[in-house]
Order: sequence, then structure tokens, then C-alpha cells
Amino acid sequence: MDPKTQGRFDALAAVIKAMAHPTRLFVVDELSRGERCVYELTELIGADISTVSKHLAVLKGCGIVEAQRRGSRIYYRLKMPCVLSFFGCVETVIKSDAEERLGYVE
Amino acid sequence: MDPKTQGRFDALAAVIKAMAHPTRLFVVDELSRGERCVYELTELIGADISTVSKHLAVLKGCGIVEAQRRGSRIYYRLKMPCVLSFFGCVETVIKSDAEERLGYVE
DNA sequence: TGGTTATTTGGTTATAATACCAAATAGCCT
DNA sequence: AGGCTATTTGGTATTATAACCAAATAACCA
Repeated sequence: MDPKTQGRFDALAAVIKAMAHPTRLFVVDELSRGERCVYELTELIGADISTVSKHLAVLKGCGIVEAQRRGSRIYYRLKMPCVLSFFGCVETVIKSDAEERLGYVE
Repeated sequence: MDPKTQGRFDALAAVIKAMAHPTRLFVVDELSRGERCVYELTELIGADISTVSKHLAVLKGCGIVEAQRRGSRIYYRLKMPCVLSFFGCVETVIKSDAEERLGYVE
């Protein structure tokens, strides 16, 4: 793979990697319904707040979400809603794979 | 997060994780233009063939690609072309983020 | 059968990701 | 200033990924 192509796919993979964690997908899904502060997300997720904060940093780091401080709280919102399009496709992949395993297909 | 929700996002993340590697994205992109055998992909990628084979196993394991043996060769093809829709969105995320860093936005 | 090509699997090592706790930082309120 | 709440950062231990080499398996052909 030539360096340019490699760089392109490295960059693509970096963004997809940011989505490749259950907690971060949950966050994206939750933020699709409106902005949330770290504490709200932490309650919903049920992990340590520092863990949630780090997941948010990953999503923010590649520009999928953005943060805004208002008073003592920091609100996160979905900046690139196109990532929601992943969900539909991935559900299809999962369903198709499950059906195949059950022997309905093939 | 209740167990059912957790399970749902675990499953979603598993598929997205399968896409979250430059080599596997390259394979998906390449297979979008037709089936390829392991050797052909290995040449294009330039890694050890065992490495490429393992990447293919990951993609096959979650049903994104499928394999078919014909003679001594095994041809892989894209089974879930909807994953190609990731590319457009991710390119947008990358571009938007790059522009922002350059100060064109905000 | 034996050799050759194509692919996968096992083993090992190196690197990266993730979780939690503790401590640091930031803003608010008295 | 001092205390309180909200969030991030640093540190560490655990687990997961990924690369390569070597060996195993599969199909073909002489």
C-alpha cells in the first residue's frame, strides 16, 4: 500500500475506531436526542465518571461531538449526526449474520 | 446501562470494531470493486499473508464479507455493501475537523 | 505419492485500549 | 478565601489487538 493510500485509510480508521466501543456508541445514540452533560451520561452508563469523560474526549478528539461549558457543567452535543447512519447498516449486518447462523439462509 | 441495552451496544460495537482498522477498510474498499483472492489482497496491502488472512477472518466473522473457495484459491467478496456508506460520512468528519483546526470555522 | 501453490492456524512479542482510583482543575456560592 | 459540585488528568493494572514467523491444512498437478 503506498504511503498516501495508507494515510487515507489510517485517518478513516481513526474515526471509525472512535465509534468502536459500546459506551461511545451509547453516547452518540443518546446525544442524537439532545445535548447532555457528563454527569447525566455517567448516570445512564453506570461507569466511573472519569471513564465516561475519557470516552467523551475520544469522540471530541476526532470531531464527532463537541462540548460547551455553561456554568459548572459541560454539555456535549453531536456535531456530526451522519455517524447515526452507521446504526442502521450495522443492525442489518447483525441481523443477516444471525439469520445465517440459524440456517434460515444459505 | 441495563443488560439489554448493554448487549445491543456490545453487538453494534463488535461490527464497527471489525471496520476499525486501516487494512480492513482497505479490503472493504477493494472488495467493493469485485471479489479478490487472499493473494491479490496481500500484494496490494504489502503485509504478511497470515496477517491479511487474519484481517479477512475478522471481517468474515461478523458477516461483512464472505468467502468462496474455487480450486486452490479462496475468493472474498463484500457481503454487506452498506458498510461502504461509512466512508462518505467519515470523510466528512475528517474534513470538518481539519478545517476547524485550521481556523476556517468557529 | 510427492511437490507446489494458496490459505489458515498457533505461538510469541510488542503495542494499544480500557477501567478504576486518586489528585488536579474549573466554576459557583457564601 | 473556602467549600461544594462538575469534569479532566495522571497513574497503574488488566485485557485486547496486531504483526511476524513457522507449521499445518487444502487443492492441484506431475
